[in-house]
Amino acid sequence: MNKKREVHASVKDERLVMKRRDQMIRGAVALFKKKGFHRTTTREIASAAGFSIGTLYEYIRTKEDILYLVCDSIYDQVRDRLQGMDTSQGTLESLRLGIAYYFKIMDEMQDEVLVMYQEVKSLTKDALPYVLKKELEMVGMFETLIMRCQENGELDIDSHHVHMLAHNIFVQGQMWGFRRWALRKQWTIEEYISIQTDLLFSGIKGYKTTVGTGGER
Amino acid sequence: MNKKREVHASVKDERLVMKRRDQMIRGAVALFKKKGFHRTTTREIASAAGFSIGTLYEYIRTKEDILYLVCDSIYDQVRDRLQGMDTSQGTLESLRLGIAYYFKIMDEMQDEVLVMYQEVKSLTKDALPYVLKKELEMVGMFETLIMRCQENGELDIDSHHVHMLAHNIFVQGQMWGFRRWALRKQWTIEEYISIQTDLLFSGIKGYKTTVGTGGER
Amino acid sequence: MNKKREVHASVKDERLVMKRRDQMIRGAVALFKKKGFHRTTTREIASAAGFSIGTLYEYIRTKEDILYLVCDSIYDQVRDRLQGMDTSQGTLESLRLGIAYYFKIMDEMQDEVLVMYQEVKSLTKDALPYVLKKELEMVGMFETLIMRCQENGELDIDSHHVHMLAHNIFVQGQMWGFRRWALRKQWTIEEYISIQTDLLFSGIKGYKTTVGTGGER
Amino acid sequence: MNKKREVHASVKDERLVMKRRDQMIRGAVALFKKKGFHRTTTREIASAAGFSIGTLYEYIRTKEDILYLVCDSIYDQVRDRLQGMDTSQGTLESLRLGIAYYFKIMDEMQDEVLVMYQEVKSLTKDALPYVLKKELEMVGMFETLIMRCQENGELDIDSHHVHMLAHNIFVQGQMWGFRRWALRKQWTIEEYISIQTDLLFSGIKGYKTTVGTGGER
DNA sequence: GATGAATGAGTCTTCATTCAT
DNA sequence: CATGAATGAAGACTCATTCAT
Repeated sequence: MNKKREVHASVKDERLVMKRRDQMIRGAVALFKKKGFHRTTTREIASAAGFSIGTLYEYIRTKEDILYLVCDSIYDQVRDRLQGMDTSQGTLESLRLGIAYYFKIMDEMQDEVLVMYQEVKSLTKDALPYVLKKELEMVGMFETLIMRCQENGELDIDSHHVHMLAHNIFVQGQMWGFRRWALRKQWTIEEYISIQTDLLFSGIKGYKTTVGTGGER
Repeated sequence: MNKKREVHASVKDERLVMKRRDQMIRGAVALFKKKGFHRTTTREIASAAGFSIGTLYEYIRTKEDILYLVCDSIYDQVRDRLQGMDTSQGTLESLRLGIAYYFKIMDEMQDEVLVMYQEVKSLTKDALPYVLKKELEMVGMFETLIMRCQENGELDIDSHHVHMLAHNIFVQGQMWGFRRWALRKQWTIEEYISIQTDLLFSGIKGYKTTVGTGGER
Repeated sequence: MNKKREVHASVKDERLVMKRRDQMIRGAVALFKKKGFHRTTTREIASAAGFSIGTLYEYIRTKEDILYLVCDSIYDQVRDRLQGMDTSQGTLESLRLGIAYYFKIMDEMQDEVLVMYQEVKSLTKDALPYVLKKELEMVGMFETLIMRCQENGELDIDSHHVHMLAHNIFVQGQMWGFRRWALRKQWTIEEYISIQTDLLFSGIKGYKTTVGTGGER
Repeated sequence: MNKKREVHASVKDERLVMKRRDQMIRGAVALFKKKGFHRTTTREIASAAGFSIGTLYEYIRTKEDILYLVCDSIYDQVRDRLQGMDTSQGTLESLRLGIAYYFKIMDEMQDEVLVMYQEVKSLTKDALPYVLKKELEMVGMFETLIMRCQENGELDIDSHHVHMLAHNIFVQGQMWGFRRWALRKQWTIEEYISIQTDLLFSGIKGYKTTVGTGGER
C-alpha cells in the first residue's frame, strides 16, 4: 500500500545499504541545510558521509536520488515520531497535547524540516508524489485527532473546517521551522506553542458560522 | 529609509535600465516557475527577455542579481497592491476585508508568490535581509490592522497574540500559493478565504485561556 | 536528396561553423589515428583544434558528433576526389585508370581512411546509415564504370558479377590502407596498383562461367 | 616457435584457468559484438561469464588482456579449422575447395570474425604483433596452396602475384563478415563463394599483361 | 579460490561570465 | 548599446582495479 519509490543500489547487502544510506542522508542534510541541494556537490556529500565518490554511487544512481532519500527519510522520521501521539482519547486536552507534541518535534527537527521544506520542490516530477502523499497522511492524522473530538462531543465544528484546521496546524508546525528568522527573535518554542494553541482553540470553542462563499454569522 | 541594495548596470540610461530589467524579470519569473532558479540558465533568461546574453550582462553583474531583482520586484508588487488596503477604519469588518483582499492578491499572483517563496532561500546572505525586511513590513501592515481594531475596542486580544496573528495571516496567504497542490483540490479561493476567516475570527472573538506550557495570564 | 544528418551548433555564423569544424576534424583525425576514438578525450580534440573545450561544445553536442563529422567529412573528401574520375569513356583503359586513380586516393588519404575504417562501427545506430549510404554510392561509381565498358562491348561479364567486382575494387582500395602493416613491406602503391589490376583484369577479359553454387565450366 | 604472449593468472590450477578463460571469452565475444570493446565493462564480462568481478581478475591482469585473449582465441579457432584444408593436392580443384572451405568458416564464425576485425586495432602495441603474426600464417596457408598448384603446372602465375592473391583471398573471406550489411542483402554465402571464385579463377587462368605503372615482364 | 564493496582518477558536458567587434 | 563567440572552472557520473573477508 505504501509503495515506496525504489532507489537502485548496486550493493546487494540490504543491511549495508541501509547503513550507508543513513550516513549519506546525515551528511547530506547537514550540507543541504548550509548550502542547499544545488550548491552541494556529490563529492561533498560522499565525503561528509565518510566515503568516496565511487562508493556513494554504489548506493544511488543520480544526485536527485539523494534528495529523494533525504526528503523521504525526514518525512518518515516525522511521521514515525508523530505515531507516538495519543489519538484515541478524543478530548480537547489530547488535541492540545498532540499539537504541542508535533510542534516540539518540528522544533527538534528544525534542520531537517527546513531542508525538506526548501528542497522538495527540487524533486523530479516522478518523486514528488511519493513525498506529497506522506504529507497528506500527516495532515490526515490531525484530521483524525480533531474528528475524534467532535465525535466525542468535545468540539462543535463545521466538518468543512476540520480539514482546513488540520492543514493549518500542520503548516504552523512547519512555520516554526521555516520562519525561524522572524519567530525565534520573539518567542521560545514553548511560547510559540502556547500562543498558537490559544489562537487556535479560542476559535474552536464552539463559535458558529454560516458557511458559504464569503459570509459568516 | 528603504535603502535598496543597488544592482550595478553598465548602461547609464536609467529609463532603459528599468525597461530592460522589467523584460528580464518577466522572463525570469516564467522560467523560475517552471524550472526553478538553479535549473534556469542565464541564456534562457536573456532569450526569454528578448535580448542577447551579452545585453543581459549590461544590466546585471551576476546571475544572483537576477534572483534578487525578481524577488525584490515581486515583494514590491505585493506590497504596492497591499497599500490599497483600508487600514484606517479599525473595524472587524475592515480587518476581514483586508484579509480577503490580501488572499485575493496571493491568488492572482500565484506564480510570482510561488517562485519567490521557493527561491528566496537561494539569495546570497547579503541580499536576503533586504527581502526579509519587506516581508516584515507586510506582516507589520496586518499588525497595524489588528491593533487598530483593538484600540477601537472591537477586539480583545492579548498584545502578545497580535504579532503572531499577523504572522499567521501572512503565512496563510502564502500557503494558498505554496500548498496549491493540496488546497486547490478542495476549495476555491473564495471558499478558502471564507473558511480561514471563520477559523481566524471565531478565535479572535475574545476567548481567554489559562492552559498551556508557557501560558500567559 | 542527400539528406545530411545535421549536427547542432550553438554558433549561428555558418562560415565560422564550417571553419571551426574543419579545425576540429583535422585535429580529431590526427588523434583518432594515433589513439582511436575512445582513447581520445574531448579536451584533446579541442586543444588539437586550437581552441578550448567550451568552444568545442559550441559546435557539437556530444563526442559522437565529432566522430560522425569526421567520418562524414572523410567520405565526402574521397567521394569528391572520386568525382574527378572519367566515367564516360567506357573503355577498359579508362576502367584501369579509374582503379589506379582510386587506389592513389586511398594511398594519399591513408590516415583518414584508416581512421574511418576503424571507427565507423563506433557510430551510433542513427548515424551509421548516412555514412553507409555514401559507401554504397562509391561502390556504385565503380559499378557504373564497369557497366559502361560492358555496354560498349569492351567487356563480357555476367551482370551478377559486376556488383561484386565493384565491391572488390572498393575493398581492395581500402585494404591498401588497413593492411598497410603487411602490404607496405612488400609493395609500393604503384606495384600494388599494377598487380591488383593485373589480377583483376586477367579475369575480366572475357572468361565465361556457368553461374551456380561453386562450379564453372 | 609460436611464442604466445602469456597472460598472468593468480590461480594456479591450469585446467581451471582454461575453463574460466573459456567462459570469459564466450561472454566477451557476445558483448563485444553488441557494444564493442570500449563500451563493454569488465563487470559485464564477468557476469556474462558467470562469475564475479573479483574472480575475473584472478584470471587476467587488465581489461586489455581480455581483448587479447579474445582475439587470440578467435584466430586460433580459425586457424585450427583451416588446418582441415587439404593443402597437399596442388590441383586447381583443391584450391577452389580450399577457398570455399575458408569462406564457409568465415560465414559460420561471422560474429567472432566481426569482433576480431573491429577490435584488433584496440590491442596494445605489445599484443598486436602476436595476433598479426597469426594472420600472416593464415595468408601463408593460401600462398602454399597456390604455389603447390603452380609447382604442379596447374597454374601459370607470376610469383609476385601469388602473395597478393593470397592476401586477396584472405581479405575476401573477412569481407563477407565485415561487409555483411551490404553483401548479405544480395547474396547467400554459396553465391558469394561461387561468384568470388569465378572472378578469382577466370583471372588466374593464365592471362598475361604488360600494361601498368610498375608492371612486370 | 571466490566474492563484491570500496576506491578515485578520469571523462564528458554545462554554463556563468567576459570582451572584441 | 548590443551582440554572440570564447573561455575554463566545476560538476555529475563511470569504471577498471584492489583487497579484506
